[in-house]
This record gives sequence, structure tokens and C-alpha cells, in this order.
Amino acid sequence: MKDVPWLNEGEERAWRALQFMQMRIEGELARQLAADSGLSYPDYVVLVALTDRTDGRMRLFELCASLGWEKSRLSHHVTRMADRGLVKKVRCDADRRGAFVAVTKKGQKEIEAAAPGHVRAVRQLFVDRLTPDELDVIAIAAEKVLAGMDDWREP
Amino acid sequence: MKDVPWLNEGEERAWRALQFMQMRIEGELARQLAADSGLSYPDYVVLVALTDRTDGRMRLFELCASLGWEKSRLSHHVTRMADRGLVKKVRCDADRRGAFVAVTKKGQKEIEAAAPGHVRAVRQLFVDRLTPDELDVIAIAAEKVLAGMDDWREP
DNA sequence: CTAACATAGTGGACGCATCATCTATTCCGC
DNA sequence: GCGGAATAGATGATGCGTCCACTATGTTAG
Repeated sequence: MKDVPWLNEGEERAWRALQFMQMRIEGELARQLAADSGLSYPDYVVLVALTDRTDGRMRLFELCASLGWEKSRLSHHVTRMADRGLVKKVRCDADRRGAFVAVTKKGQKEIEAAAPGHVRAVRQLFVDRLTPDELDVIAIAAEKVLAGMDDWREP
Repeated sequence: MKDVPWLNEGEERAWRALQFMQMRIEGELARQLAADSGLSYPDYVVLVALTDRTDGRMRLFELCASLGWEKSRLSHHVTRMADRGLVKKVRCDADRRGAFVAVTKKGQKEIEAAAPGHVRAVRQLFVDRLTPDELDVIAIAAEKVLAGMDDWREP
């Protein structure tokens, strides 16, 4: 654990600014969603993933992988969403351990109502403030970081 | 709320990748801190801010501003940290509504113990995976986004 | 076949974050 | 001064997220 070079000025600046930006953006998006719809940001993300499928349903573990969530988190969250009627759980006959999450009509309606406002916020807060080149660099950088992350934890 | 242009391919790619990266990084950092020290990531951030001051203390509202936290969050968090002996609250004589948060010896020790591992993780996960140019673009972009954010909420 | 192991999902406990509300103090216009 | 507005902070309720332990089903090696 010795010889850890501290962040230099440019590194610190990028790291801090990014952290700060992320915190602020997530906060605003959450607030916007809460104000303009009955959905939280996690609700939104789950519903988007489900409605991307033609049948509007997914196995829990599949959804976990696609969102990058832990299974426990998803289980808890889906339970809460099911209590509010946004999704329902459907047992899986092929694998009797498993279950599907499926959007309900209500969930469908809510996501359709919430999406434009959310996209608008994402544009106004983030996308429209940056140039295509900047977005490109960011995409590449983020993908690089993500790719390097699987082989982490005890290098 | 009409005419919201959806994100195009490049925009979506950048936005998604960034969101995903942020989620993964924060998760890893939190895990690393929890495993190698007794601090959570929020604990760490608070202690860093305090130990940056020569006197190791700050007014709560000042700390709020510097971290970008809401006052309620900070109040709750400081209470928990004080319960664990990492900081203590000191009443402010100049403004009798107010209070200082001050690092304790224990807090000092814990942050010093935790910092190298944390910086190392930040390097390995993020900083060292990117070029200086990429870090620069990211810093500029994030600062631009942040600057545009104060004048938001009902454009 | 069966014992060991892996996988899918659940559930409780606990710390964290937000919202709304509340108290105490200070600031400011008149 | 004084009364109303702004500010500093605390607090309770609630939803969220992680860790850990657990059940149930499926998979595989011997």
C-alpha cells in the first residue's frame, strides 16, 4: 500500500468535477421525475429496460445483468414496484426457481408519460451542453474504464 | 413538453456509458473503503473536506456548500459520524444558531489510514486508465455542465 | 443415483438520502 | 426598536441500497 502517487492537478480536477456533476445531475433527474410523474429514477430505469422488450418482460437475473444491479437490490425494488402496480411478477415454468418481471398497463402508461420530460431534462442538463466531440470522448473513456473494471479487485 | 428529440446514437452511447461507469465506480469505491477501513464513502468525503482546513473544522452550512449536499443530509450524517467518534459538533458563539463540525483524533487517524487505499483505487479504476487529454476533456465538459446547472429548473 | 455445488430469487437489518416540518436565531426595512 | 423574512440546523417518516443469511431448484461429478 506504499508509494501511492497522489492525484495531480489535472487529474484531481477531472475527478472532482465529474463526481460533482454526476451527483448534481442525478439529483436533478430524480427531482424532476418525482415532480412530474409518480416514478423514481430507479423505477424509470427498470421500466425502460422492460418496455424495450417486445413482450415487456424479463427474467430477474437478466434484468440484473442488463442494469448492472445486484440481485438483492432488484428483488427489493421489484417488490416495491409490484406493490404499486407498475410491474408484476410471473412465475417461470421452464425454471421453477425463477420468475419474470412484466410491465403492467399502469407501468406502461406511466413510463410513456414520464419519458419525454426525462429525456428533455437529460438534454437540458447534459447532452445539449456538450459538443458531439466531447460526447464522443466521454463515451470512449467511460467504455474504457468499464472494460478495465471486470478485471479488478486485487490486481 | 412536446417535440422532445430523443437521444441519437452517439448521445445515448455517451449518456449510458457514463451512467454505468459512475454506478460501477461508486460501488467499487464504497466496497473498497468498507473493506479496508471503517469508513463509508460519504464519511471519507466529509473527513477530507474537514482535514483540508488547518483547524480541521467547518460550519455545517459551509460544508454543505463545499460538498454540494443538502443541509438535512449533512445534519443526519454528521450526527451518525459524531456517534462513532469521527467528528464532534462544537457550538458557535459568533452565531448561536450555528455549529461547527470538527475532526476528532480518531477521525484524523482513520482518514489517514484510508486515504492511500482510496487514492489507489481511484487511480486504478479511473485516472490511470485515461489519457491526460481525455481527463482534460472530461474536466472541461463537467465544469460546463455544472456551470449551466445553476440556471436550471424551469427554463 | 446421489452428494456436492451452483444459480435464482427472497427477506431482514442497517445505514444512507430526501422531504417536509419545526425551532432558534439573525438580518433588514421601516 | 420591532415585526417579518431569511438562515442555521435538527428531526421524523419513508424509500432506497447493501450485506448477509436463507430457501428452493437445477446441474454435474463420481
